[in-house]
Formats: sequence, C-alpha cells, structure tokens
Amino acid sequence: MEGREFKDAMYEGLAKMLKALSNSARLEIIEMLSQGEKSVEGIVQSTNLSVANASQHLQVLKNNNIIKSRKEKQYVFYSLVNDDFLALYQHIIKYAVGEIAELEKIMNRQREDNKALNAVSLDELDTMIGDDHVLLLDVRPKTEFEFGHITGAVSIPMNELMAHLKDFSKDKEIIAYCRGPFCVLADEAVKMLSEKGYKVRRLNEGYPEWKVKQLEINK
Amino acid sequence: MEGREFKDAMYEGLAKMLKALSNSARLEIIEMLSQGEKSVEGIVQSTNLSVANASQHLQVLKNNNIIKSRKEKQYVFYSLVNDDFLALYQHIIKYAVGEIAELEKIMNRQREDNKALNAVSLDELDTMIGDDHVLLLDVRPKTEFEFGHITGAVSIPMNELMAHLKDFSKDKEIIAYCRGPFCVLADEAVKMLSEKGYKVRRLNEGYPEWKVKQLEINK
DNA sequence: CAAGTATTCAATAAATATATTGAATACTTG
DNA sequence: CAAGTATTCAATATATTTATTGAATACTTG
Repeated sequence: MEGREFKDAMYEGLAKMLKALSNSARLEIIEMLSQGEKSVEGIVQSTNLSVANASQHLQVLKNNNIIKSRKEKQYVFYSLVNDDFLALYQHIIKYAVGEIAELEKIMNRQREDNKALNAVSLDELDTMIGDDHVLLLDVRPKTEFEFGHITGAVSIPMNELMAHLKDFSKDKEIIAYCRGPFCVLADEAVKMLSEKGYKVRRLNEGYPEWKVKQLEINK
Repeated sequence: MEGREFKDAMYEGLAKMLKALSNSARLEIIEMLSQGEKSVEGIVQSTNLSVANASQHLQVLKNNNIIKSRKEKQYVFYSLVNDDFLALYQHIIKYAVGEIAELEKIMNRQREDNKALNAVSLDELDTMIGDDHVLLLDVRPKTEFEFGHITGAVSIPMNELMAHLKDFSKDKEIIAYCRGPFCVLADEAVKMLSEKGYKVRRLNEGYPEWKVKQLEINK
C-alpha cells in the first residue's frame, strides 16, 4: 500500500466513525445507553423517534463499534460497547461545552432558567460525601439506578418525588443528580423541592461522569 | 426553554461540531495543523485538495471552533484553536485505532509492509532518552521541526536523508519519527536506513502525541 | 399453530454535504 | 496603479444522509 492510499484509508475510516457520532438523534441514544442497556422500545419512549427510525440509527451505531446488542425473547437490548467509548464521549462533550460558545450559551441559559447555576461539581461532591447533613438524590428511573449509581445515593424517581416529600428533612442539604449535564430531571427536582422550601442543588454532571471518574482513579 | 428544546439544542450543537470532524479531508488538514500553522497553499501542497476546496474545508473547521486564522501579507495562516482540541483529537484516534477492527487491520497491514512492526512507543522512548547509543531522528520538514520537536531530536528532513547518511554511525540505534501514527515519512526513513545497514526503528506516535503527553505531565 | 408484539428491512422523497468550476476580492510589489 | 499572487465566494451537479412509510421477519404465548 502506498503512503497516500494508507492515509486515505485511515482518514476515511476515522471519518466514518465520526459520521456515526455526528447526528443529534444518535447522540441522544448514546446518552440513554450510558445509563445501561435499553431495548428499542425503551429508547423510543424517551425520545421523539419512531421505532423504525430508532432501529436504523441503532444499526449505524452498531456498525461503527459504538454499541453492541443482545437478544432476549422478542427484545433486542443495546448497550455501549465498552467504557473506553464512554470516556471518549465525555471528553467530546467536555470540549464542546467548554469551547463552543454557542453550546456554552444554551447551557447557561437553561441553568439560569432553572436557577441551577450554583450546581455542585463532582469534585465538590467528594468533599461532601459522608456528611450526615447531605442527602444525595438519584432522580432517574429505578432501573437506571439499579444498573449503577453514585455510592451513597438514594433512589427516588422523578415521578415519585412528590409522594416522598415527607421523607426529607428541611435541615439537610439535598444534591439531586440524573443522567448527565444535558439531563433535565435534576433541574425539575431542584425546582420542585426548592419551591417547597428545601435546601437543594443539582450536580453538574450525572452518573456516567461519576463512573468514568471512578474508572480513572482505579486505573 | 423546555427540557426537550434544551436537549435538542445541545445535541444539535454537538452534532454540528462532530460533523465538522467527520470528513477525511478535514481530518488530514487537522493532522497538518497539529504540526504548526500552515497557509492554505501549504495545506494544498501536502494533500490532494484543490485550493478552493481546501479553503472551503478550512471555513468549516473555523466555523466550528476547531481552527483559527491569522492574516499576514497575502497569506492566511491557519492553526488549531488550542491544545485541548489536540488532546481530544488524539483521544479519538486512539479509540478508533484500538476499537475499530477495520482501522486496526489497515494499520497493521501498512506496518507489516514496511517492517515497522517493532515500533517504539512513547513510553519506551522515555527509558531510552539520554542513552548515548540512541539517535532520535525527526524526518519532518524543517519548519515543522522548528515549530516544535521532541527534546533531544535531530532534524533531517526526509528529502535530505540520503545526503546525510555519512553522519550516522552504524553502532547507534536510530529512532525515526514524524507527524503521528498515520504519517509515513518515518516508515520511509526506516526502510531506507535499514536497507543501508543501519539499526533503525520508528516511533509509533509522532511529535503531537509527545507534546500532549508533556502537557499532561505538567498539568 | 394462530395472534400478538418487537424489531428490522426496503423504498422513497427531502435535506444536506461535497468537489468542481469560474469568478471576485484582497493584498503585495515593482 | 498595474500585474501578480493568495484566498475566498457563488453556483452547480453529484453523492450522501435522513425520516417516513408500509411491509417483512422473528419471536412469544396462549
């Protein structure tokens, strides 16, 4: 193989993988799958996609070694191919949110709207863990919590939150988290709880970011 | 802004940046620019692109905060926007080469063809630096060497290599490097020098990878 | 095995990305 | 300021990507 041929082949292969990532529907699917495996139906429920369209996007991701599938009964369950991809994906998001002014602006506007500007970072959270006055609240669906959660967190899915208000003490500082920086469940929880007079902030990141950080530490 | 609107805006923005990266011509431009700033003409010379086409691709990269430009006389010089992008780019390549079977195969075939399989890694290089019997050889064009190079390296651009053969001792172990894993200059140098009876291997990575590693260390 | 459900496939139209061509612009230098 | 050079712009044809639709397949369960 000549030099140019080789280069072209490598860049085309690389571009092909990046093309698979460069679509908003597929990025949302990736976020879903970083919370654990999901069936096609599961993905359709929390996106605006039709079943056929979701299936097509899943094929694209699968053909590019980003996700893998497993069949059980009638269902096909998809999941991220490995944690290395998760780390790469978070690196991309971190760069984009930090360097692309457009994205930074959208993010800040959202946070302002939700008074979520004084969010807690993962590093800050480290210093708070173990403190009796802090309650770490996971507001994702139960199945996602069961697949994995931040050590010490308590699971109260968003749709059950109202019913569990009585369980919280107004003395405690509540830190709510969900799927990641683009997930709005934690914002909703903060809004609801602060209206009721609780001390509450959101975590800037979500479960997958915490997980990748743990993997880094234990490497 | 509603939750779905926010999510869509973020994923679309992210997808837009990734679209800018998902084209082989633009990836090659990025590799060129990780060796230092280049004019449009400079880029055209080492790619298969027409001037107008290269210019268009450069606009796309610029509009997505991946590269920046500076004007001097008639020339416009482009360069990567910052080292954070360089680190992200290398992370993408590392994932792709390690996880995408197709790319791994192409890479291995190239290395076999060039008997470059026993390449030296950056980590190995660390243990060799300072050894009097090792000669670290930078075969990139002089201007790229001058912009930055691995500490202790000697610059002999590929096209001058033949004329400098007499400078090398056959007792020394020569390590040749160039722009990065997809660059074939080092492969050519290894081929040429080993045919003449020198002990020579290539560095698996190139100057930008060394640079990012240094930045990591000094962080 | 019939009925129901989950997923994929195939065909299509619309939207977007790409390379090419031939100007137009901007700048330098004699 | 005229001639030359580097870069960008605008228009176009082609290729690729995308969402939609309706059907086909695969599997489960009664």
